[in-house]
Amino acid sequence: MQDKKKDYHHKNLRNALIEKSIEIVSSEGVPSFSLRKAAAACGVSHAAPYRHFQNKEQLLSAMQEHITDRFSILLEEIIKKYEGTPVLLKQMGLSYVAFFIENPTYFSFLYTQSDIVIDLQCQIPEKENYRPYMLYKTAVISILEQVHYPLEKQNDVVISLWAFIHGITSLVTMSNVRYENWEQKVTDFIDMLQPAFLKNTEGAL
Amino acid sequence: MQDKKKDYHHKNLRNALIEKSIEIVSSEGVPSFSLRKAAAACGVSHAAPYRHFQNKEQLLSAMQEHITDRFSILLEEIIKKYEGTPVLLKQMGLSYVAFFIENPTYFSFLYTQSDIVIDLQCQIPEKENYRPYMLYKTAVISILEQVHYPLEKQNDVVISLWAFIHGITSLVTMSNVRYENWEQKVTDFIDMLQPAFLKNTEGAL
DNA sequence: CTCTTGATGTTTACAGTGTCTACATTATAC
DNA sequence: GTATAATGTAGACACTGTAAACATCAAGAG
Repeated sequence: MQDKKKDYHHKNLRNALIEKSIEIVSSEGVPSFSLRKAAAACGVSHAAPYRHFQNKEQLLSAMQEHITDRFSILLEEIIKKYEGTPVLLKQMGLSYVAFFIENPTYFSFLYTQSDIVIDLQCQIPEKENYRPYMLYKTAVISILEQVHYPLEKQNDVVISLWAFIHGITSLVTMSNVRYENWEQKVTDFIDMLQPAFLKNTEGAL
Repeated sequence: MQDKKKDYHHKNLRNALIEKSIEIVSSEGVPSFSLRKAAAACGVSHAAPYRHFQNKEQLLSAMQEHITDRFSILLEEIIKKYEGTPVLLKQMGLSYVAFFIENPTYFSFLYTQSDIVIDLQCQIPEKENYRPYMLYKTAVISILEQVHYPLEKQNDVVISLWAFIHGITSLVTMSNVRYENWEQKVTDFIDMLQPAFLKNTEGAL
C-alpha cells in the first residue's frame, strides 16, 4: 500500500482490473476496451490478467457481476426506503431508469452478449437468478398478495411490469433524443400502466 | 455471372458483403465477425471491402439498415393485412417479437451500439427516423384517432405500447428461458395491457 | 481499335489484440 | 530458511483493422 517501490506483486489486481475495466468501458465504450489497456491501467504487464481470469470473457463477466451488485444494492435501498408505501413500484421503476441513464454504457453492456441469466419464470435456484429481477419480483408479489390478487396471474403481472420498465429504459438510454425531463415521463407511464394490471388494487398503491 | 474464370471483379461485392456478413453474424455471433471473414466468404481479398465501405463500422451500419429494411417490409405486410381490424395492434406486437425470436442475434445487433436513430418524439425528419417505429406509430395513431383519443396523450400511448413490446422482446430473446408458447404469452400481455391505454376504445379493438 | 481513366481487387505492411509458454519474483508454510 | 505455490514478466504467435502501392478491368473519347 505504501510507496515502497517493490510492487512487483499488486496484491489486489483482480479487483483493480475489474474496477479499472469498468472505468474504461464507461469512458471509451465496450468496443475499444481491451485486456491490454486494462492491464496497462493497473500498471501491470499485458499477461498478468491471466493469473486472475481465464480469458477476456471472464473478466467481462466479473465486471457485469460487479455492476449488477451495485445495482442490486441500490434497489435494496429503495425497497427499504419505500416498502409498504404506495410509491414503491414507481420509485423502483424510476431507480431502474435512473441507474442506466447515469451510466449510459451499462445497459447494453449488461443485457447483451452477457451471461446474465434472467429466468422470468423462476425455475432455477433463486441464487442463480438475476438479483435485480428477484428484488423487483418480491416487491411486486408482496403488493399483489396484500390485495389478494389472483395467484395464477401474479407472475404475468410481474413480467409485464418488468418488461415495460425495461423497455422504457432501453429506449431512453438508446434513442438519441434526450427527454428533457424523463422522470416525469416515466412517472406518467407507470401511472398510466398500473391500473391495467392492478385494477382492484388502486387503494394499495 | 456465368462460369467465366475471370471474376477479378465481383461486380456485386457490396451487396454480397452485406448479405454474407449478416449470415456470419447470424451463425457465429457479432463478436466473432470480422472484415476478413466477410471478405473470404465472398471469395475476395481482405482489403477489397475497403472499396465499398470506409471501415468495419460502416459495413455494420449497412447490415443494420438491410435488416431494418426487411423488418419494415414485414411490418408493412402485417399492416396491409390487418389494417382496420381489431387485431392489428396484437398482430404487430406478435410480429415484432417473432422477428427477433426467429433471428436471435438481431435484437442486440440492431439496438446496441448501432447508429439507428429512434426519435420517440419525432422531432427529426420522418425519413431519418427508425422506420419500424414510424409504421407502428402511424398504425396506433390511426386507431386512437378513430376513437377520438385525447390528442395530447396520444404520443405517450404510442411510446408506452412500443416500450412494452420492445421490453418483452428484449427479455424473451435474451433470457435463457424459452417460453414454451411465447405467442400465447405475448397475446396475454397485450390483452392485459391495452385497456390501460385505451379505456374508451375497447369497441374499436 | 487503341488509349486513357476511374473503379475495383490484390499484396504487402504495420500496429494492436487475445492468448500461450517459458521464465522471474515474491509470499507463505513447513 | 528453504521448498512451493502464487503472482507478475517477456516473448511469441495468429488474427484483426487499416493504409499504401500496385494490378486488373470496364467504358468512353479520339
